[in-house]
This record gives sequence, C-alpha cells and structure tokens, in this order.
Amino acid sequence: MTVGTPDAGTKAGEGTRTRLLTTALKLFTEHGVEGTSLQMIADALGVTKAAVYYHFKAKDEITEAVAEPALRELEIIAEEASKHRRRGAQTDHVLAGFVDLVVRHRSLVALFSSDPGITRAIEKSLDGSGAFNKDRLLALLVGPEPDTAALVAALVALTGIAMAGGSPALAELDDDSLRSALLDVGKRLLGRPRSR
Amino acid sequence: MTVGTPDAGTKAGEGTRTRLLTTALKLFTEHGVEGTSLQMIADALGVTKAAVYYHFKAKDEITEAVAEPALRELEIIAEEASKHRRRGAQTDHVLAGFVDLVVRHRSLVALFSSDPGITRAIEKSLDGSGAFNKDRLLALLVGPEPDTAALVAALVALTGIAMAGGSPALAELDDDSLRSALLDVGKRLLGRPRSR
DNA sequence: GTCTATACCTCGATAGAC
DNA sequence: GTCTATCGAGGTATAGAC
Repeated sequence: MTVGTPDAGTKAGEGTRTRLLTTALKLFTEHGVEGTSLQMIADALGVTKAAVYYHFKAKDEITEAVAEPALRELEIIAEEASKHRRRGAQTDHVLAGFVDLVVRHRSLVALFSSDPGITRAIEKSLDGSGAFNKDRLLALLVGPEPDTAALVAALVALTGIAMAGGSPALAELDDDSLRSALLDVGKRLLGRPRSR
Repeated sequence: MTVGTPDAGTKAGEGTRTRLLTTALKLFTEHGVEGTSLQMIADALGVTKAAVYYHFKAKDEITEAVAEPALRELEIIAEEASKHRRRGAQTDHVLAGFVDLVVRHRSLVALFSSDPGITRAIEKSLDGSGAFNKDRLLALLVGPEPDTAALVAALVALTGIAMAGGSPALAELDDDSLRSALLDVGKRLLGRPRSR
C-alpha cells in the first residue's frame, strides 16, 4: 500500500474498473453471461474490447469479480453458522442468511443457479483459500451423513429458494414479503419450527 | 406422405437426423448447450458442420428438438390435470407427473432449468399451437389467484424439484427412491396429504 | 435428398503501437 | 491506459458434387 491508487469502493479513483463491473452485472442479468459479449460491455462503456482486456485478463475474471461479493457473504454465513453448537441453530443461521442474501441480490443469485457461465467461472477460480463449497452449506443444513429424505429436502430448499427468489414472477414483490415467504418455505422443508 | 421416406421413430430410415439428436443430447448434458459446438457434434458423427446444417437450420433448432419430447410430456400432464374438477386432484396430478418426468429425464431436466441456451430456444419456438407454459403448471398447482405464500411455495417446488432431481449429488440414487423423496417434498410444500 | 467446400461475421484473446 | 491489427474458433450461409 504505497501511494497513488485508492483501493476500494465506488470511488472515482478506480474509475473504469468499477464502472466496468457495474455495467457487466447489468448486462449479465439482462442477457446472461454467455449472451453478453465483451464488445457489448466495451460499447456500453464507450471504449474498445482491448481496453476491457487491460483491466481483466479474461471474461471469466469479469464473471468472477461480479460474483465475488455474494460468494464472500456466503462464506461468512457458513463460517458464523459453524460456530453454533447445536445443529438446529446452524440450520437456522444458514437458512436465514441464505434467504437474506437471495433477496438482496435477487437477479444475481438467479444467475448463479442458472447460468453455466457463472458456475464455471466460480469453479475455475476457487481462489487461494479453502474456497466456497455448496456442499459445505448442505452439510451445515442437514449434518454430515444425512438420510436421503433430508438431503433431497435440503437440495430442493437451496436451489428452489435461489431460483424462485430471482424469478420474474416475484419481481414485483417487496423484499420483506419475499424474505418471509422464502424463509417459511425453507423452514418447512428443513423441519424447523416456524415463527408464528 | 408420398413414398420413400419413413416418418418417425428410431428407424434407420431417418438415419442421421435421429443419430444427430441422440449425440447432441449426450454432448449437451456433458458440456452444456453453449459449451457444445456444431463442430463437436459433426465430429462425433463423422460428418462436416455443413452436413449438420442440412438437417437443422440453426443450433436453436437442435436444442429445441432435443427438448421437445419432454415438453410434450409436460403438456400432456397439464392437459390431463385440467380434467380433474377438484383443485387438490389437479395439484396431485401435476406434482406426480412432474416428479416422474424429472426422474426419468434427470439430466435433461437439469439442463432445462439451468441452461439459458435451452430456455432461450424454447421461448423462441413456441411452435404453432398454444405451446407450453410454466405459468400453466403453476396455475394448476395453486389455482388462478394464489396468495403470496402459496405462489412462492409452488415456485420453490417446481424449480427445486427440477434442479435437485438433476443434481450430481443425487446421481447415485435409484429412480424409485428419488421419485418418492421428491414427491414427498413436493407434497409438503404444496400442503397435500402424504401417503404414509 | 444428402452431403462437402468454402467463405462470412462475430467472439474471445494476444501483441504491439501510441 | 487505451487503441489497431490480427488470430483461431464458433455459428451461419450458399454453391455445388453425388
């Protein structure tokens, strides 16, 4: 951390890079990852393809950078959940965190579950560390060696919540209503007591 | 229907076209739709790209043709379900039919819910007739003007069952076990009485 | 009616000039 | 930090051999 370059956020310093990510996310959710060309991104920014390549070595890197914030949140949720001693508390923590994440990032999360472009980019770049793992969330939801019924229920819950949350059919629904509806569904699937 | 050409099925008459679809399906499930090039299909068949192009005007047509049988089944399920007078019976019929479809076509259905390539091709070619509609299935599951909770539950059920059914995590599970597990989850979400 | 040869344009990606 | 030029591969299209 010498001088010159500011480091984070929406600051004007980072300039193009940040604008690029915002633009890419918008285009991705509109046309899908594979349906978005570097040319489209470049045009939207008023630069050339090659200029985009200065900031990112490959398209996958853009995809990854777009997905990263949400993935980080997921990791944090998993980490915090694993601090709970009782499985029930772990389950509740993961479920609540996941639902909240889905609601806040609606379209992005739908992209996650539905776009091979994203999935591939994620798998490709399990960064340095232990990295995010869907199985880890599953394990926190249902324990290490779950019976078939529990495993299936948890899988349906995770994928269903993600995709339904991003579904255009629920786009009009406000965040609070969506959150409580998804939470309720999740609890029913995972056999957790419901609030009311 | 003059002479010469046989019309349907796996007959050797149709020859390449049928082989092509079989090959394409295999490649699609392996690499995804957008991850499968016409070249790969052509190579697998021992012909040129142009030969593939003779049988199908565009890649989308191949995608559509691969998806068609399952879509047809879905339409039939919806049609039969709408003959039931009580909503509960409709729900049960759609759920059982959908689960069965998912189990029998596992990987294909996963592709459906997960690959924009497929979704796009389907939307593009709502053939001649009334065509398939996801909303139609939803309406049969929860009725015309469902409350939010019911709508969300049904969405989670449909998408979750489809994706979980095609998930690699359950690939080892035999058809009967998978079917009954998915069915059970669906009934729980839709508030239908369970068998045992 | 079935296929090959060939060419076109766009895409992701690289190299090098300014 | 951005641009021009260029590459190989992918989808599309046509002309023509058999």
